[in-house]
Amino acid sequence: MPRVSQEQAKLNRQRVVEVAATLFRERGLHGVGVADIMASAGLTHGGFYGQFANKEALAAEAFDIALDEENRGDLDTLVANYLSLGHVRSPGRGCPLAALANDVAREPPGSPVRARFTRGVERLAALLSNLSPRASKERRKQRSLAALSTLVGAVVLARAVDDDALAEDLIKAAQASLTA
Amino acid sequence: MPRVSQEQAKLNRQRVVEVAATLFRERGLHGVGVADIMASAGLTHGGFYGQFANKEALAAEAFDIALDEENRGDLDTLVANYLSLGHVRSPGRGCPLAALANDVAREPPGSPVRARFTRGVERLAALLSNLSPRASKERRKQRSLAALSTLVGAVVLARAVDDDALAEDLIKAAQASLTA
DNA sequence: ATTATCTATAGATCTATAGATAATGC
DNA sequence: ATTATCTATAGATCTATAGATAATGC
Repeated sequence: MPRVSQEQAKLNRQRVVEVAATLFRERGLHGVGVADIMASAGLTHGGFYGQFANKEALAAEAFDIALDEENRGDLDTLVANYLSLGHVRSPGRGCPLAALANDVAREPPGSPVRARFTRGVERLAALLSNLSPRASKERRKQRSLAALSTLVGAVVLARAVDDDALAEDLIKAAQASLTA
Repeated sequence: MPRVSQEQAKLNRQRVVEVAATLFRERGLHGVGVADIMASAGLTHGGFYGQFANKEALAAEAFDIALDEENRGDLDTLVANYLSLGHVRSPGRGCPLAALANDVAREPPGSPVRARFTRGVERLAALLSNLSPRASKERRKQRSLAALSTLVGAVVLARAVDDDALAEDLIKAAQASLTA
């Protein structure tokens, strides 16, 4: 019922995107509804369509801000944070590639989130290419893609497993593999 | 309307599980409904609950048969098949770990599919431990878990990416990483 | 007057169940 | 008579839209 200022509306819109970025990563692109997201942002369902074209457009924006949260700090802390039990336990604040890879793979080709996902892979791979600073450009790209696969695979498996010790083993094994 | 023999009913039940194993891997645990699965098996919705307790029980059975299809042949062909564009393009016939990791991670702890997933990780890791036959037992387990993470990560990323060349680069990079 | 938000609802879709139907197998 | 399968439906839930409400900002 209350109408707020344009300034406040912009803040509300931003909060919707942030809440969505968390909920999508936690529950998947189809595991949370627009009404859920709006309620979590303290708004009601109907207001959504004044701010966003549809759920897909929100998902694309949410993916972007989740990705932007990721590349801060240097390479070593990135890898250390990625391969941590904190990251495994908090998908809502973690890497959207690890949280949503299966979901995005089921989206149709050309979908907005697929494009974002692709850029995310390229961006993270570029950051990881400094893991082998002395190799050729070609070789560095290859190494960085393999390293990214190991990072994502370890986190994705550790989250799905029903055994904390095995989850920790997966993380530690990936650490050892990348620092070898 | 037609009632079939017990023998035929058993075959029908098995077909439901096989169809489910494919559809779950393609569309995710919540991306396909019981009615869809039954229709794909040539049966109607209502008949489902005479054969299965509920959708969750079917998912657990489907996960098991998907996993059983996986360990046939030797280690090298397993890895070669895993890291192939055919595997990337056909999740419905591929590894259930790669196809359903995100979905399973969102299931509650103690859920039947989580237990199956955990056994699947252990089983595949055991197969992969022969990648480093000369290392200590401890080290072999560590290597095999890292190798499994690389396999799963590469396939999962290759499927989500919107760029065939990048998908192929991810697969090739993982191959190079594992045969180094 | 404009518009951010809310209420209410249409139209799909999903899991699960109850009861009917009709062929099997004692 | 038993039971595998089908029809029909209850009860949730989800995306999207239409129209009402009320505060902002010209």
